[in-house]
Amino acid sequence: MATRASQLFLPTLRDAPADAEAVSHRLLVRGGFVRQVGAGLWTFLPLGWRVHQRIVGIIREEIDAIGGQEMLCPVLTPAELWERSGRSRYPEVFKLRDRNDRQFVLPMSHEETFTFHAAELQSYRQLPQVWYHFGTKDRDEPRPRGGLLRVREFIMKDSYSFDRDEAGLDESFARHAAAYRRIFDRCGLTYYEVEAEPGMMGGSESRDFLAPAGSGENELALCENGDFGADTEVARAVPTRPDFPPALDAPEEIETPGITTIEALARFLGIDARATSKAMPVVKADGTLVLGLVRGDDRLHDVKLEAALGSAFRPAEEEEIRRALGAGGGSLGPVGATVEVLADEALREGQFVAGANRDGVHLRGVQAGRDYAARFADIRQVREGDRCPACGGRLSLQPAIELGHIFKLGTRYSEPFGATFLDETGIERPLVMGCYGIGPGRTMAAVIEQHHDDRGIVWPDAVAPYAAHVVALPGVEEQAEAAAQALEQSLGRGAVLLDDRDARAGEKFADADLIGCPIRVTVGRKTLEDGRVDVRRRVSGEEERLPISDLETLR
RNA sequence: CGGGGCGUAGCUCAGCCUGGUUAGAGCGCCGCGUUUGGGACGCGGAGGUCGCCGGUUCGAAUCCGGCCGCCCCGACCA
Repeated sequence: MATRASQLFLPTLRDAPADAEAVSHRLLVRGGFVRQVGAGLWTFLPLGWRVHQRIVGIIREEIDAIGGQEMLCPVLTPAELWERSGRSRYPEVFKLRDRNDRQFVLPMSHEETFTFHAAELQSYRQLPQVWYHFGTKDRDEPRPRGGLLRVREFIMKDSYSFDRDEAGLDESFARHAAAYRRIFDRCGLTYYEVEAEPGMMGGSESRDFLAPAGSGENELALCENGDFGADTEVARAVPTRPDFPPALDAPEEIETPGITTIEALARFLGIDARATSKAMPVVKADGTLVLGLVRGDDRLHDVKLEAALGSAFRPAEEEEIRRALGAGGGSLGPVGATVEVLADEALREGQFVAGANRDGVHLRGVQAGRDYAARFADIRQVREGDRCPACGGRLSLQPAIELGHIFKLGTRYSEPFGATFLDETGIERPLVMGCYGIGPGRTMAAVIEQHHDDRGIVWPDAVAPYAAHVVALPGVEEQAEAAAQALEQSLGRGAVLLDDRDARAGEKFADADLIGCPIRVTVGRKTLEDGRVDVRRRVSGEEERLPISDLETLR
């Protein structure tokens, strides 16, 4: 039986809430799919929940297909489990106590709980295992935003693989990656699978699935030739080559009074800013000062620098800088520095202008290796116009949504939880784990970001709330009913929304466009003159007039 | 957590600066009528602790203080 719009809780809005910025946020609210309860807290209304469930269905099929076993872990979790993993100290973990003052957490993902259960695995004969659930996650996000894009509570499909060794993990990881590709393909998404930053999950390798979208929070570097895509937090790119001035046999001092910026320096010397270097003194968590060095036109990338330092850091203060290097910001350089120099790869080759560690003096012709010793690492921010490391093509940057993230955890959790098994030689070994997450709600938002026009959402067939939307114009109730029934035969039970509301045609059309079901069928006096109805495709706008009986076999 | 902005009807907003009838508009909602293929029109109507608490004042949506909530940017972040 078709769903009747007259009885459906489907509060569509003519105006979007004033504070909604992201396209998906605006359309989800306007289309009556979701409503906000608090910052980062959303209720899925009937239509929104249908879409969510369709995405859940796709994920379930694909994870089942790689041998996943669905189960369900509780949300409320004894804090003790999180003490064991050490994650209870993360600030985004919600913590609470019961009446007896026992401590609990609301998990942001379920590694601890799944690993707790994995302790019951005993033999290599049982491996590998892939377990998953659609679990509610809570995160004390510093800043929820963009409707469903970043929220404080959401449902996530998280799966966990348990293998006997690294080779097994590689296999489980690869199978998940393949399943993820099928899932996002089926959802009609354009996405890139890229190396990623493991973040707070811990573990070695991790891969992100990023969907380019106007409202994304990640930044994707893409090659014009389509052979490279990476998150700029880890992307390695080839910077454009500087125009170097003639090489010198040794560094040469130049007076640069009052010049402390790269722009001023390049202008003063009449050289390419790319042929200069700039030094950023930072202090590691243990108090050591390190001189970060990047090319003059580049910017230091925090995440990369932190990874290269192997420690958190803060910018050094003026006083610390003077004490360590003998000059102020703007005149710093690697030559003669007594602290560790961490230089960007771009500075390996060539001669650059650098600060002389004396106020108002620079050195030209400074060459790594010859004039100073440095440790090299990729610590620069990727920029628009950089060259592709694979083919040399031009890179562009665009915002993207993180759809899913998969990690090789190794024994990060199995060891503290004593989740071990016996191998065939009777030796006890820790399980080698992987974890894999997808947020259906965020995926839903990403689909809208990629599939909409100025009238509303254009759902891909696989995730549309209804396959067909029947617009019943006044005076043709019976025929509209017949059309809806015929459509259910071809499109499936429950796949039809029948707009039987007492509303004007324009209003119904506008709502149909907003809600975005793939097929709209209009039944009205005009079409029925010869016993037919109008069938219109949301994507293309193509319309054809067909007899109601033809609807029974509609694609 | 830092910066900025906002909080008045279901939604979008005016009124606040310069305190003073009964707090307004458009959309939406209810009733009646005319309409009826791209958000109609007329008439009638319902709907408000002006975010909360306190202060100033004869009098506060309006001025002052505190708190709460929400949005955006940054920090942070699957």
